[in-house]
Amino acid sequence: MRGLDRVVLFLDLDYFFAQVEEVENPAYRGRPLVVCVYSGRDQSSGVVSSANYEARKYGVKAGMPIKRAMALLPGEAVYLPVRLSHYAKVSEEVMAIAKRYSAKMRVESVDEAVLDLTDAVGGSYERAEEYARRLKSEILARKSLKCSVGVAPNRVLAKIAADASKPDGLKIVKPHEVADFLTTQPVNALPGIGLKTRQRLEAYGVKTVADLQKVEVGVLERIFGEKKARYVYLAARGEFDEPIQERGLAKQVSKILTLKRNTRDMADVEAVLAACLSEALLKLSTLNMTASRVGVIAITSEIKTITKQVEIRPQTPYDEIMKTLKKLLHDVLAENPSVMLRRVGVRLFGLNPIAGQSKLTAWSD
DNA sequence: CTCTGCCTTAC
DNA sequence: CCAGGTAGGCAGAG
Repeated sequence: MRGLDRVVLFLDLDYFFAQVEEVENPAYRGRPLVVCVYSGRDQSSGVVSSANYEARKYGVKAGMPIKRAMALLPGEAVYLPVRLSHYAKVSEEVMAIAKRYSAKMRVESVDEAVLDLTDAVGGSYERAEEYARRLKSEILARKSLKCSVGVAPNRVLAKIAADASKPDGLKIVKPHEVADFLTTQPVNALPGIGLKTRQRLEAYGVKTVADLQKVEVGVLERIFGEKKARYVYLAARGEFDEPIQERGLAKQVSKILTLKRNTRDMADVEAVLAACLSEALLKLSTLNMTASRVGVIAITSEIKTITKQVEIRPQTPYDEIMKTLKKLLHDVLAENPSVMLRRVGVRLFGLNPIAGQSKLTAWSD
């Protein structure tokens, strides 16, 4: 089989936010622990961001309303507010450890990274397994954090392997094992296939990756459109491959907040919108970037998203952007006369670096 | 090309 | 009844 000559490692930190809290507060260990995003509407409004395995045993998972988690969990459960910037710091420390295993690394998110080990291990899966074990034990020794690692011929396969090995797992899928490994997976094991896509495929009787392999490209294109069809077609065969490159610069920055109560009164919303803009501009300046577009995000009482955006001059002063945002939100309300707003936010697009500090790295293969 | 909405990723 | 915050990619309409 062609295209299976690389060695890619996918690193995934287990139940990351909740695990960080466990590690830093040993008294919590062994108890159900839930990291929450409180929305501030009342004492317990908001959603679960991360839950440890003790909490998951009771059916608690990310995205669930906190109130439901509280109904499911026994009295000794621990509820903590999310500390995003702290997890980001811990994440950076872990990523710095991982980076030493290969310079060809991409940080996928706060708790995931993918490394191309091909050169580092000379294409050997035996050596790659040794690397993976060492990485896991180094992260455990230095940060007390458990993680799951997948090693396979490309990023997609390595991620599926890591997912399949959770928690505290290690799964190696060698080139000759790819076909068997893939066919037994459900379609939603493929990254990029979530709830909606899984349901659409199920309507065609497609449940497993083996089923998916039998669907013709033309049919996939009708279901998904061109780009995604191509991805799905290749991923289902273990053949979707792309070089591991460092993340580029941010393309957008946003800040959304939940309103105290549902409303369509501009006076209620202005202060929140202003706070969102301040935060978003602060992030922008931290990144040393300018924005050429600004938009409002409105989330209705029915949890439907409505957005509106417009072009601005880079470096447009705060007051002027604020005026623009108010107009945009006013238009949203005028065009949707029956909606009540639940959350509002600000998004800055068209980002460009201010100085000549192009931190883009590429590898000449 | 611009604009908007949808989907995904789960933490 | 309950539903946070974030970034990126893409499709489709105009």
